Amino acid sequence: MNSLQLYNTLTRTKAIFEPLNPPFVGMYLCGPTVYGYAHLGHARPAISFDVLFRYLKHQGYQVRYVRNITDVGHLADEVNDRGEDKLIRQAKLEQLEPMEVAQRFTDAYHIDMDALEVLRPSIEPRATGHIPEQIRLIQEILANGFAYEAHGSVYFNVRKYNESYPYGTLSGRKIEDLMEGYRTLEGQDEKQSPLDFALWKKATPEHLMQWDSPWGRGYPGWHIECTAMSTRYLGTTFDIHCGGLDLMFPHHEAEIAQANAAFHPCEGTHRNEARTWLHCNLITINGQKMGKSLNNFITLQQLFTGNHPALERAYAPMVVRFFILQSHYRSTLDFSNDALTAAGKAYRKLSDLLYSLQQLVLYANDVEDDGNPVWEIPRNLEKNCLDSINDDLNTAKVIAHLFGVSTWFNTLKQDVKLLQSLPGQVLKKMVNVYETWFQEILGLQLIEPPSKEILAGVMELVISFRQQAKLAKDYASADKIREELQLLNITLKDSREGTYWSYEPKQE
RNA sequence: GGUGACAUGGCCGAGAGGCUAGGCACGGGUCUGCAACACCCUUUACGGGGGUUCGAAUCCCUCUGUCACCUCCA
Repeated sequence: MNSLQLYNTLTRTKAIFEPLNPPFVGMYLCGPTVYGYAHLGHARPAISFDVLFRYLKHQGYQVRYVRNITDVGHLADEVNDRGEDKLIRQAKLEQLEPMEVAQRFTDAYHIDMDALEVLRPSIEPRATGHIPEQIRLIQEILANGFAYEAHGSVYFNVRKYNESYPYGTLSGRKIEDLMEGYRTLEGQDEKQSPLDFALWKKATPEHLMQWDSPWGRGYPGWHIECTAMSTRYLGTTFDIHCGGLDLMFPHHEAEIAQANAAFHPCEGTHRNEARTWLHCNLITINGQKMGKSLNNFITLQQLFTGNHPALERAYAPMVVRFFILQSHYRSTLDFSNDALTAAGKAYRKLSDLLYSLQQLVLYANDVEDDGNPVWEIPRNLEKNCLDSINDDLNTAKVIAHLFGVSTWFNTLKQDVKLLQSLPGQVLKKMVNVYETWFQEILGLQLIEPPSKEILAGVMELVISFRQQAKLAKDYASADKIREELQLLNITLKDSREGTYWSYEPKQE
């Protein structure tokens, strides 16, 4: 497979990816609503589409990757809760400004994503920073006749829209089917139809976040922000829109409707906002979706620290990343301690493999391609990885290919003669291919070198061995330890209370 | 009720008409002062029942089970 194929939710088929304006690629991912800490579920789209971002860049595209921050909360519970905003609810609970809540969880999100080696997007727009854009978009939709105003709120007219464009193409829904589901609901007096959704909501005086608009003071609806921000930075039709499966309906469906109604009102053919729509599946826990509303989620911080009753131990961020990449993004992925532990061991194996390769290549000879069939190994690895990622981002298969060379290499490592007989450039090629796929594209990093805590533990151990030598009157060994450490700029200081150590780099 | 998925060996998970995916775990062995690592061997699966085919885990029908969406959710 020579070129990237992606499964487009719109067409339900895989198709070769062709950018609208090569070498430029625009991609958008619906980012987090920042009213709580990110959980394992948030990691999935961030990581899956991070790999896409990395791969597109690797292929030489100039990618503008927009991932928004939703800091005007969506409505918490429209029917029962008088439409209280999630962020506002959280702010009231904690006696904070809504923006304080948003800031705190945005920062936390960044910390978690950085730990997972998720690259920062090209643009990370905030919904509250794009209120004028959202208002303008609503005005367009109103002017084109696809929305109506009611008591200071504005609603999208789904039935009207459906006369010009098929509504529900992304999620495979028909308006009649949807109506059946709504029959039981009541209230919603302002809406002409229960299918309609708010573009702008009138704010009550107590509402903490509100803005002036042509329709009075209020706040934007639940779907308009993404249409406003994606089209602002990527154009009215762009390449790739991604998100979690649970956003497909109604969020993405609404986005498409809004974009068509605002930008392509007379065309009859709908542009769908983005040409390719990608959806990653959900992470389940005991076969059930992990979600805030179900209250069965595990935050990333809990995962990293092991501080959760469902966790048998802590899992490093790279283990979490590896765990997610070991399945295909469109499959459900079931969380369990066993699965995470297995992923951790597998990740360590690959990490060790790359580390040894990097060490060994330092001693490689300069023999170039000499027709030795061993050259096929790195070449095949590269080709296989490429074929797999091109097949709708099959990272699971890429990982399998990386494992494919482990036996060959580990055997080689233990056989000096065989190693010396090898053209050295093969190893260099191997390192190059491995680094490209493991680090650059999958975004997996090597297991971290020893930290400060480890050094402290090791020093304690060394000092205790020296103490034993002194007690045994083996002063030669004791002095040797002190002298050798001094060569590493570590000074041992004996005192009545015990031995201390300090590190002082020598001034050259 | 409507819509859409999915069921793969002890576990996790790719694959999608013929060719061992892979990882983890288990058992046996080599190496090793012990351990770890590594290597070798072993274990061969596609929910049930029909059908299409020379051949099906892969296509079709059917049954069973699980899940998701239809309301905020990554």
